[in-house]
Amino acid sequence: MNSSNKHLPAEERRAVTVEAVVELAGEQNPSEITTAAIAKRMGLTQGALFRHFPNKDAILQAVMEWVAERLMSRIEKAVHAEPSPLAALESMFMAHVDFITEHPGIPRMLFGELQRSEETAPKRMAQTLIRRYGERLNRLFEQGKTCGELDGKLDNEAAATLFIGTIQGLVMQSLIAGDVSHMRRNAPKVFAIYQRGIRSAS
Amino acid sequence: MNSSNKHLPAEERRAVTVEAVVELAGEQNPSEITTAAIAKRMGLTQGALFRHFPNKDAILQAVMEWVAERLMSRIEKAVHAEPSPLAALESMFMAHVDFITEHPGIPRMLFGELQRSEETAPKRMAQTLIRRYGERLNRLFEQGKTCGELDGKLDNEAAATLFIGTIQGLVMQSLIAGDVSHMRRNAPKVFAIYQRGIRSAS
DNA sequence: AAAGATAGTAATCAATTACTCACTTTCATG
DNA sequence: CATGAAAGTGAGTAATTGATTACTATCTTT
Repeated sequence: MNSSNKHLPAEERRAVTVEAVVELAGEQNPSEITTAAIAKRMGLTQGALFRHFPNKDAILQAVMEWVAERLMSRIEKAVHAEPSPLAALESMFMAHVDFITEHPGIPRMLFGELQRSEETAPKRMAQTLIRRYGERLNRLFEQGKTCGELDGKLDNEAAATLFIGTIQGLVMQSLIAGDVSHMRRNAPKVFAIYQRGIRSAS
Repeated sequence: MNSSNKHLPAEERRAVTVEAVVELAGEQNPSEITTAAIAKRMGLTQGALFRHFPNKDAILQAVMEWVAERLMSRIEKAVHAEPSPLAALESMFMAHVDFITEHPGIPRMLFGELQRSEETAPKRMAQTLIRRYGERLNRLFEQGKTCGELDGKLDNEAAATLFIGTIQGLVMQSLIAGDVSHMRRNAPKVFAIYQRGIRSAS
């Protein structure tokens, strides 16, 4: 029932391609993913990829769009289910960690794209994703301040940087441990410290 | 007076090579640094590099060793100059940020090495560096607890993960902003939140 | 079922990569 | 100053990369 079909309509084939790249990124260095490797994973010839994408960067761009959509919608859902801003922040954090646990290659690809010196389309996608993420955090911070849950003197930008860095730190630890579940186990403890840093002095 | 000399003894040539790579990593994607680019930066032919290093990975390993030595010695110096564990943590943090500001390519190379799937020599160097870094943090955490500056119930591993992640978050922000000085400006604000998260309730 | 449109194959391309080597230049030392 | 070792040159290699193309297979529509 899966992608075992030989002929697929263009749109489906593009979707399958994106999933293949996300899978591969979880298993190997994202910057070493070749078009040949992608095609092999899909049971396709390398040349066939270029029927559906004009070049390799277009594939990576599609992946980044996929990530932006899925991650932001998950986060929005997590935030929406919580009553208070602080609870929403924790829910958002754990939703992000869950997302990464399911797709360990995502944060590596993101960081890799950000590092590229040329201004490529996938790099721009990565940048805007993180900007949108930061703006969402800002709104929660403001809400938290007005309802008194968060420290009124909290620097929003610094708090956002630390929020994202917290996740990045967990990713690094799991890279060193070579174990993805390491991240989910430690996430609550790490967030507890972060929370202590931003909430109002009770 | 500098590396403008044509003929250099092997040891010096190796040192110059490492510095060239560190420079290049600050200007472009570290995973795209070629041996040709390194040689060009040094005003040397590509073949000459392989007189001093058996292969490319040996060059990268030498770079990681350079990083480990310089970073750890700087941090040790920063810690030593401070009276209390909490002040030492802040000094260590700022020393690390200064180091990265001077060599923006370092954190990118480190993260890039950690991502490699094969167990290469430079990857192992990166792993042990971060482990040593974590152990140093642990000692400071323990000291902080016994002298009452830090929360007695603080989870050391989580606090170390967050410390490293905090720096990684700053690196990401500076990558997006495309501006290294961004990091140094925001570092104190971000550390203030972190400090609030780990210190004992006064 | 015929025919046009869509999707995939397999071979090939030029460019780039890390690495090698026969030869030349430079330097230090007796 | 001569000489041998060390350091650098420059032209190579084989392998890999993203991309192209002539051709074939499959699907859809009338």
